[in-house]
Amino acid sequence: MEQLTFQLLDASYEVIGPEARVLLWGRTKTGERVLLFHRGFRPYFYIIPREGFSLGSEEIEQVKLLSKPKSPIIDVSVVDRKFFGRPVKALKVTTMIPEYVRVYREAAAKLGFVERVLEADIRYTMRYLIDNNVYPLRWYRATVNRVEKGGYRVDGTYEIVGSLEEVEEEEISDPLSDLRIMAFDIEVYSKEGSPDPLRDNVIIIAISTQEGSKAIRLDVEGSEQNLIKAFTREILKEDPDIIVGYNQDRFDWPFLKERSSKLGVKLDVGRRIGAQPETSVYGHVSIAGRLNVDLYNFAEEIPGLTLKTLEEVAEFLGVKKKSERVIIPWYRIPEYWDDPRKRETLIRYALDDVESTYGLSGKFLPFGAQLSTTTGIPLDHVMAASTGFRLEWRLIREAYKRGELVPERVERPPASYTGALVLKPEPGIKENVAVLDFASMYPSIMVKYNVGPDTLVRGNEEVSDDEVNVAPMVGHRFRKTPDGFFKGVLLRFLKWRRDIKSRLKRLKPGSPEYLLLDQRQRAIKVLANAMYGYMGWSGARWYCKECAEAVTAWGRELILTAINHARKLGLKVYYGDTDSLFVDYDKEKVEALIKYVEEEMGFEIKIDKIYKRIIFTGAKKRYAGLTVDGIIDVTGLEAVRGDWCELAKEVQLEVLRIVLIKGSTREAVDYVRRVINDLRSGRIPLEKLVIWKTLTRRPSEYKVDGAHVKAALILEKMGYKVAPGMKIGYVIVKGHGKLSDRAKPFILASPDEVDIDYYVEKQIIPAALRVLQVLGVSENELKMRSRGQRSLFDFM
DNA sequence: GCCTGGTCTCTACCC
DNA sequence: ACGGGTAGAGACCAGGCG
Repeated sequence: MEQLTFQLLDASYEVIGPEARVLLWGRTKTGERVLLFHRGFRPYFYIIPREGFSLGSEEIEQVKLLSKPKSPIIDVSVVDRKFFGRPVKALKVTTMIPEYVRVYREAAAKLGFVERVLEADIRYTMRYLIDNNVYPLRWYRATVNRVEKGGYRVDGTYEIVGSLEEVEEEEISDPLSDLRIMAFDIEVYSKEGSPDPLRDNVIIIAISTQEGSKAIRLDVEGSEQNLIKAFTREILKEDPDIIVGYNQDRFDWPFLKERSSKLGVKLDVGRRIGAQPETSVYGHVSIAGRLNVDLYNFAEEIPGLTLKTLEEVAEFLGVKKKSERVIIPWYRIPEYWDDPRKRETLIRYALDDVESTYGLSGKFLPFGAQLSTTTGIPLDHVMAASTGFRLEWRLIREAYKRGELVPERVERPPASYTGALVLKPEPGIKENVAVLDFASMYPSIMVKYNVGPDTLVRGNEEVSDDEVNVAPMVGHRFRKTPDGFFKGVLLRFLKWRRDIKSRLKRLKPGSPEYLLLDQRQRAIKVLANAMYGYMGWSGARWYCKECAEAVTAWGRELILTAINHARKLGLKVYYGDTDSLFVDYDKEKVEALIKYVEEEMGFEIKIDKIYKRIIFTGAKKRYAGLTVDGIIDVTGLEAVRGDWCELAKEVQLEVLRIVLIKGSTREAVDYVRRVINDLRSGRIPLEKLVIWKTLTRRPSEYKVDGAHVKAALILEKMGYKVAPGMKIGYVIVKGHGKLSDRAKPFILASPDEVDIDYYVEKQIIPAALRVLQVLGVSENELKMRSRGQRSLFDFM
């Protein structure tokens, strides 16, 4: 027996003979990669009896009778738990093999005394992690015996024979330090249409590690079999803990898998010998003993960046400048490969891509690691999981700690309810405007009024008025005591975050420890802020429409009360959305308003921003302001939308700059006229005219075919695969008929066929006018030529 | 058959 | 595969007109 200290990287399980054993993949402080087997943890689930049935020996016998020899029911016992806050007696049914939980769940549900079956849908590995309070990427000390088990690519295999305890964080340590990370990216030769693994070759596999990057090439390796074997060798040699890529779950791995099986080579890259990458139902690819992380999942969450290509994201995050690298559009890869003079450029492109990917891992993994250690979901899955599931796994852990049973996942139709309040602003320019924000409005409401599925008074239950908080407008009631599950969880999140923030105060901003803790408090904030939306999500285990509805009702009441008080103070309110108020920046009155909200209403509110000048278009959610720091903030307007061409967005931003900084309408009008003139004279590159729109379904599934759908259909006909989620770039070309029939994928279009009139009338002018009409400028004024551009025709 | 206005569909945004 | 509120463009369609 010995003590082994290790960091948990991933967990999985195997069934050996009659039982399952958990596999904990880890690494030690001295850099060994280890595998710990833990036997004896048994899968189980709960049975809740119908009303009027007590749980006695008869019921237990009925359950025991379901037992099958392959995985017998080894225990049925009566336990005390809570369900939606109420004490319940439940039967805990334990078996041997995880797959049998499903078998017994179905059989048990048919028994007469059974009301419902719970927690049968929590997978075995997660069950183990939850019950043992074990989190990925944290450090543990286990009592183990060294065992000799072949078949795994690790430095040591152990059997856990005693305790397994978390090693408390003495100093703040980076969970990613000394982990080996490898990025990879493949290039495929596809002359016509999208790459097809049955037809097309992999020509380059680029890899990148801390040591640098290299390209494995088909021309050097001689055959594709050798290429893939060389790649496999590289992985086994570097032995990465984390493999990162950009969209590799949907492209690189599936392609390599199919290609390998066609070529008869093994893609044996995991830490279990013979294990190939496996695609799960959600499309995530798992590799035994390694964390395969698709960074595209994280890139998708970046706001303010519409085109999420690797190049754009790397540029945006300062990982690699577009100007300092090679960019080859995917449809020109064959051309670069075939031309011996261009081939090295293609190699450089592949290396630039894989280096960008490696660089992105530095940007995304630290936050991902914190999400993993806070939610308990392994890193590879947490990156791919939606916000709702990230929160839900944390809630499941919280429920376990409180003896609360986890509600089953049931399919319900979505049900909508009234949300937030948005004021309609008057069009016009205002000076010195302060934006006040309620701090964490929805979580605060939930805490203050004890909102949650277990505190909600359902139906016509008799509860006296002073025992409940009653939501305005909708009338839903919530017990004031005791603290509900959601309030408890929120308070825990808030305290957790407060503690981190006070630790942060003692650290040097910018130091590794600071950045680490900052990521952790961000991860917790994400969870806290997701609680409201989670309650309104019909797929949630703890779904509670009334709760969500009550929260928004209280929110509307809050902002209305604040507006009324502002007006009472003589403070002009220009605009407001959900939890924000745009008011005249009269220091004393603003301070009085803040004091009122905090002291009389009991909510925190703060000045978020001050605009020197702000322009409201008259529409909700569409305005732009110049902050006191000289920054132009654009909200909702075309300039920040991804579905307008670059030129239109650029024009609008420049118009805003001229109007807000220089205050000159005249100059802005002249500027727009000049751009229109440039466009008509062919001085604008085609790329600035491309319109990008996301395909949200397969082209055939649309009721109404928009331009991007028609463009996608053209691509499809040419053999390109188009799939939901893809952005389609198109331009409008000259011709007759519906606009959508004049959409052409930009990769097929040439500058001379572009319909300039469309861009003038439907892109540049509307974008510019959105701002300028506020200042009284008409469409015709924009269409007139500016001074110095008039020709004889203007006078005729 | 063509024009017009109202409605529906679609996308992307805000908070 | 977390919520509702919103703007705006273009497709679609019914009804009026001649």
